[in-house]
Amino acid sequence: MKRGPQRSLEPQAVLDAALELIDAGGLTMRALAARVGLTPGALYTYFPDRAAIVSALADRLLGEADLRLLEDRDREADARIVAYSLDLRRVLMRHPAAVPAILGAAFQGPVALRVGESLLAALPDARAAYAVMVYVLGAIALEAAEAGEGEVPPEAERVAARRAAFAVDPGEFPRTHAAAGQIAAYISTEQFRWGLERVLAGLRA
Amino acid sequence: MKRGPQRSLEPQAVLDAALELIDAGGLTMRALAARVGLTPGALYTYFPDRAAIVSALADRLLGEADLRLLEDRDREADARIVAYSLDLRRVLMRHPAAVPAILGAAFQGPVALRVGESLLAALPDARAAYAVMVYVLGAIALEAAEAGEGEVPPEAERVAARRAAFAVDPGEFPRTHAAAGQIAAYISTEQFRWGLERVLAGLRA
DNA sequence: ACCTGAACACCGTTCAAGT
DNA sequence: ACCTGAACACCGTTCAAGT
Repeated sequence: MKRGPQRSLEPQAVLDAALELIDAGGLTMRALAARVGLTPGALYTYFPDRAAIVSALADRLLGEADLRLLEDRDREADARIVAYSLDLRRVLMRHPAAVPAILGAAFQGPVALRVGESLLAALPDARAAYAVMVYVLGAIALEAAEAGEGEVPPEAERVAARRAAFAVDPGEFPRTHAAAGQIAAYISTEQFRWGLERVLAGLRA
Repeated sequence: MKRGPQRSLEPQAVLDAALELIDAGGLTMRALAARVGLTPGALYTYFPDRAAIVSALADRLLGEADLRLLEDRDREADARIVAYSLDLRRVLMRHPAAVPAILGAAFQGPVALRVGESLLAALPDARAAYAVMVYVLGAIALEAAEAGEGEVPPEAERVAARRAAFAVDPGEFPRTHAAAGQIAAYISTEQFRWGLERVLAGLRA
């Protein structure tokens, strides 16, 4: 048996609290310490700095999407890519305030490598695989920016709110005005899937 | 003639200084005030808060890309979209540290509306136009995250650095290992253009 | 209206000292 | 090794008072 002082928490418990705080709109070292019952300085025995916490959080969220959807050998490659991307979007849109931090962390953790390897199995042209990553992460980033922090309302509600808020001068922006209904639906699952399928079709051609 | 007290600076001068600070890696109200020769509190007569400065900066940077490239009637629509997107990428990659803030500001300013209207003229299907926006902004966001802050080195140098830094276990990640050379080139202009052309092809099909 | 000086309520990080 | 208490060097924003 080991002796001596022990951590009062697992690093995972610190990350749990960090995710709750980032969702609520303010991840600070002081708030995080208070949440887990420590002094701010004590956090630095768990993680070297705040950026390391954000990186660990990014990898953990990425790991919550179901990778088996991408690896399922019984389905066609593009269908697997679409299914996994939809699941990743579902996971990340539960934590919109964390998305910018995740984009910044640049997906370099251990889980990200596994996802990349599986994506290359489904789409062996590395350039094409990157284009898919760009579309998927770009779409999620734009939606997350729109959602802001806190609880994300149901999709239908968000689209309706966009429709109501979207009013431009028909004289100056005729096409934008005419397309307002479609523009409100940009953040819908249907638009995400349609765009991804079109992107994949272009890359396979 | 108007009388009374006058602003000692134009709001544009404040934004100039703000852009320099964000490029250098730290836009703070205090640093900004010092740069323009004011007290921090005085900035609040120019902009209501820090977020308003970032939004104004986003719209201003968007305005630096040459919209005529998108509107030029003598060229084919897709060629115009590619030319404008390349110019936008060039402008934003001069200020990589500003890109996350710009994504967050969600492109809602007056210039963004004009760009959207012109994009719809070139690509009337609003869903397709949004998919193009997603690809272009997503690609720029991922490249900017990689570049970090400060001066961005020439592209060839950045690709070489990525190639040197990129080493994964060939046993665990065979496809990633085999594609390392291509993965290093993800941030190249050629990859950006190739991906955009494939995306456009898929959307037109 | 514009600006200063000063304050309020915060930050991330470090570090001597304790166990 | 883990943690506290206290400090250091910062933040964004507000506001009475001056011009």
